[in-house]
Amino acid sequence: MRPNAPDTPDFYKRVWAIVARIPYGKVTTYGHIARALGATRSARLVGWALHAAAGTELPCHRVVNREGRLTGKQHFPTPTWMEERLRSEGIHFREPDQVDLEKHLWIPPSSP
DNA sequence: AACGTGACTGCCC
DNA sequence: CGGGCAGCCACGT
Repeated sequence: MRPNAPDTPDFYKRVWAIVARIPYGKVTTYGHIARALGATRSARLVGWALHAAAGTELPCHRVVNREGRLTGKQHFPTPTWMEERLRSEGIHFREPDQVDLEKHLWIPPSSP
C-alpha cells in the first residue's frame, strides 16, 4: 500500500483505534496520528475522522493541534467541555487554550 | 461535476 | 520567531 495514501476504506477506524489508546492524562496531535498510520500528509483527515466520531466514547478531547491548541473545542457539547475534561485529567495549560505539550505529549506507535 | 471549506502541517519570508 | 501560503483530501452544496 502506498505510504502516504489514506485510501484504505477503514482509515477512520484506524484513527479511532489510535485515539482509543491515548493514555489518561496524555494528549497527542493530528499529525502524529496521521504519521502513525503512514499518512503523514493527511493530518486533516484525522480531523474528519474525529468529526465522524463525535458523540462516541472515544477520548477525542485528548487530540490537539501541533501547538497544543484546542482547535476542536467547538465540536464538543459546550465551549469549555474539552478544557475542563483535560484539566480534570491533570493536564497543565500554558495558556487558556493551549496545553503543555512538552509535559503531556504521547506519540502513538506505528500501526502495521 | 465543479467549488469552497476545514478538529492540519511544514516551509518560506 | 510570528505570520502567510501552498499542499493535502474527504465532504456538503
